[in-house]
Amino acid sequence: MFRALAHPARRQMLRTLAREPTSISDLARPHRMSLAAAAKHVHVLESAGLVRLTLSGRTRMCRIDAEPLSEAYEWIRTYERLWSRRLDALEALFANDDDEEEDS
Amino acid sequence: MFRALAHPARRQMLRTLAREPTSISDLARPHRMSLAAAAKHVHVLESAGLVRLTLSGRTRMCRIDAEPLSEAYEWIRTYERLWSRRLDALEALFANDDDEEEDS
DNA sequence: CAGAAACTCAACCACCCGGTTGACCTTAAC
DNA sequence: GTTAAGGTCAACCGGGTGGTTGAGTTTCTG
Repeated sequence: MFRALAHPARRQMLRTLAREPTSISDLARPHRMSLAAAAKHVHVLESAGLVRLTLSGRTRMCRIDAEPLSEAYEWIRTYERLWSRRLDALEALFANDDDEEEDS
Repeated sequence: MFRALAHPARRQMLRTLAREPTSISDLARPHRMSLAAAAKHVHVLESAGLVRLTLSGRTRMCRIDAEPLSEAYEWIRTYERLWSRRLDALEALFANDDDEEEDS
């Protein structure tokens, strides 16, 4: 999950996809890389569950599925309290478990 | 930033540090890795600005500085609407704006 | 039908990442 | 004053990542 977000190109693709579904080649165009490279990025996003691919003719349509981000969102939100409301955070963090992840 | 969060060991260290400042060897202890390896993780967190190190005697005290997470937090938050809308019953009410699903 | 577009797939490559070990230094403890 | 603890540092290593190219397949377009 966090790994899928680590690469700037992937984040930019998600930004594009947040606006509208886009084909792989359209996602690739703004980046200075081969189509094959961009396709790899898309498939990384796909296997992170962030993007859903549907085949229509010769083009793969990508649409975002941001739901898996909620995990990361909640994780980070816990620590936001740490700096915005330092005291509240302490109780919250003791209750929090995030140790069952296999992602990297 | 996202990269620093990508490794589970690093996230667990942050969880520990959220409770209280901790030395590098205490951070290392729960993990099955050498001290040198754990120290590397700590320094990754440090150079991401998430951890501040202070030398006291022979031990390095690590304390969390969660503020840099706000960047990641804000980034993810922009996508919150995408998934929270899916989870809500509100989705039906907004069904007319930009996206319409062409049944895969 | 010919040719281009949109991909996939496999091979290859350079670099980074996460880990190790061993030598070393400084500080604490007895 | 030894010895142990806490770390650093450099060297090394295997596997993953991010990129390339080239060839092949399928589908669209003129």
